[in-house]
Amino acid sequence: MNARERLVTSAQELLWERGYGGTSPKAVQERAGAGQGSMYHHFAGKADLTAAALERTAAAERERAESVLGGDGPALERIAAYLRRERPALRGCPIGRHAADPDLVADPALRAPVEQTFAWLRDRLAGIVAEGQRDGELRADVEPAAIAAAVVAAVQGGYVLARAAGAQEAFDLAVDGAVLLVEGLRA
Amino acid sequence: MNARERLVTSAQELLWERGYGGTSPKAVQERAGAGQGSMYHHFAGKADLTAAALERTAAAERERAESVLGGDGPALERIAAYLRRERPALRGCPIGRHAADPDLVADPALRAPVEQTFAWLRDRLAGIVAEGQRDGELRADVEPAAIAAAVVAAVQGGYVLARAAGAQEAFDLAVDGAVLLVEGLRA
DNA sequence: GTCTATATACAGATAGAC
DNA sequence: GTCTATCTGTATATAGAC
Repeated sequence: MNARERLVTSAQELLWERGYGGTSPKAVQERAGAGQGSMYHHFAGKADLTAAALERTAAAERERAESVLGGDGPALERIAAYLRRERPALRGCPIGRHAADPDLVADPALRAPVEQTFAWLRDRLAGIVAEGQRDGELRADVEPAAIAAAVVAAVQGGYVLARAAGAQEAFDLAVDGAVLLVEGLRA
Repeated sequence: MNARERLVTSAQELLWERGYGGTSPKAVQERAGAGQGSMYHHFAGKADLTAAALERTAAAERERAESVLGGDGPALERIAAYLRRERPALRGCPIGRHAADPDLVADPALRAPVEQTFAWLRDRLAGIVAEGQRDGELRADVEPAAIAAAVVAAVQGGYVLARAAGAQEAFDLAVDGAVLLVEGLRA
């Protein structure tokens, strides 16, 4: 792997662990085994490198979600599978964690991958809910977009609860609750 | 208000806006109109001041939650009132936002107020669900602790979605979805 | 493409005068 | 209790040699 690739990969790891504000160019360089000059040759600066790393992480997350949402089973089963996907909650969400950083959120180029990931995910889930309604599997009197947002929020909030509690169990419990609630949508 | 109080208040504001890692002692001092010497006279350092500020914010948040949860109406109504309480979502949750900070979470004295706020909230909501089950208002076949965790998570995740989207509406939609889902618990 | 040297600013604190 | 001075380390670059 060349220096540029190693820099992006290292940035992805550090951004997940420490966030944007907590990740210094120097730390990225050290983990990548690249010098200052190398980094500033390949990227205009910290924000530019971060944008590249975030875009890659966002693409990977969409792919992981699609692998669980893309089946052809009943809607409820696919939504539950999304909720129950294994997640190391104490590490936080590699995308969602960045919503807390004011500098990242203030920079359109850095917020874009985060925004788009959730936009895609909410839309994807809303489509599955609507499908379940058309098939007569789910109650037709609820707004798919609202259910989708609540499901994604339950997962993101589960990360918050787990890190606050210092325990994976808090995440698992929130997901259990979300699954119970979503099952109440059965027609 | 004396210097000590002004320092705590300023720290509360900055911690909400910028988080722990993003808040410098100097910035707190400037907002408080206090000098370095004053701050280090009243507090051992940044972590100590932060602990005092977080405890005060946590107490205020519990009080705000209790004012909406403490009624004597039906369980569903109180839970919906908690979900629907007005929140400036783009500012983030003054307590929950700190779950994303690795340094804060790693320091037991700093994590404690965050952990305890959510522990209290989850317990309070679980009690309300259990009450609704005893009264025959809610389905008895769901675990109250799981429902409570999912409700709190929906709110915390709503903040994430709103900040990611740069729009309050994302929060409101997640809350709408959560209310719809919780209404499915009616016996 | 990568290296080393250099630069400005800020973080987070300590010391001692008043 | 508060002030000013001072200190060490880090963040985030730029400059120019190789």
